[in-house]
Amino acid sequence: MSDNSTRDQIVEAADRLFYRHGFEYTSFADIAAAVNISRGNFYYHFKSKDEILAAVIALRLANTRKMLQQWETEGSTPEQRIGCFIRILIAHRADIMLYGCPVGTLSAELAKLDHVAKDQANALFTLFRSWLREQFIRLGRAADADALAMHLLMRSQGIASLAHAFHDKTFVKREVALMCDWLDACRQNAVH
Amino acid sequence: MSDNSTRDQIVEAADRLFYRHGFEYTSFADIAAAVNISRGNFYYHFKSKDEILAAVIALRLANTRKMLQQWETEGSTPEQRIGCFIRILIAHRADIMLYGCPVGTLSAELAKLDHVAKDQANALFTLFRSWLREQFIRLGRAADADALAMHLLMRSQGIASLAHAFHDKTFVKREVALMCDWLDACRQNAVH
DNA sequence: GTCTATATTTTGATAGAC
DNA sequence: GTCTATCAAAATATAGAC
Repeated sequence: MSDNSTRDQIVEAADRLFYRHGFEYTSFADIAAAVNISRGNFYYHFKSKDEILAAVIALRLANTRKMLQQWETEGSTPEQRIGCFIRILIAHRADIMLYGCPVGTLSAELAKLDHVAKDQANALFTLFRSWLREQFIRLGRAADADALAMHLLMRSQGIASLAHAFHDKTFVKREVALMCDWLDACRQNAVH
Repeated sequence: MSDNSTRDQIVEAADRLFYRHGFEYTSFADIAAAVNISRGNFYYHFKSKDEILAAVIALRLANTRKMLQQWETEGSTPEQRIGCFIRILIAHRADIMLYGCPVGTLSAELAKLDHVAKDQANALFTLFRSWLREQFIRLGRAADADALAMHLLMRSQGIASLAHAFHDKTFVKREVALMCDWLDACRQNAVH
């Protein structure tokens, strides 16, 4: 998925630029300049801007699936695995304060553009949602697992949104601690 | 602030279009078409796109201040006034599911564009934050009033973000109910 | 105040040489 | 596979008539 072919370099540069500056604002010239190729060469690899967006989303989906699989092996209990999800807010806090959540900001932008790829972008949300739901089922909260998954997603989106607006590291740490408390209360209410 | 002058019609149309389709994607032609004036006439009222963005943000700030003042008279207790804030998610849920939160989506977009008006857009967030903080102080939670205000803002942003992505009315209602429960617990822990 | 016409730049996209 | 040259359309913005 990420050798050094020109095509992959384009996708990775577009991924970074779409995250940092948004899809609409990023031009072919910007991407071409980042990869150090001509705009003409660009069209050998991708026929349109929509095509490269599709490739970027596919890359993000693949990377997310890989990350979720890694969390499955990292954590031996559901709460440990959910803890991995919560901690990405800490691990990526520098980027989140600068550019927001890559999932949420792309989803919001494509929805406003009414872009054909908006459902693909939302599939990223669904990936996390399904994975979290599965963890809550294993935690003994089968009855409301999806609601709990959505609650956790909601909090991570809210934290990313305000961290982006206010650039407040302390706020992120405090809210992450509250999420951990909430998860702990979830576990204690579980049906075993 | 909103008579029927052409200038005000432009600002109101731009406000609506920036919310629905984003600032970057909305062109002068779009705004001019919405108001039924020529693009040339447009420049009599505003010298640049940045100037109309500033006017739109100023309008939103003024409208928000008015709304907050109205909540002050509507609710006789701090929890009732905070309840007004929570209920905007219900009152505006149709628009939120289609276009997201007008504060959060504009703030995120301008931050990505690194636009000169991004601080002005964030002032909208600060307006809510300061008002909510004041309510929590009056509720007897002076020690952590700002943290509670940020927590409430965080949840409303998260709810709007996922409501926008999943278009789920039930989710919004459920999370609003949870916010009300949380507020109730806040009140019971208050120092009177 | 509003219009038409136009300038300028940038965008996404193509053609064809190497 | 990569380049240069170029196109057509759309964007912001200006000039000047009415």
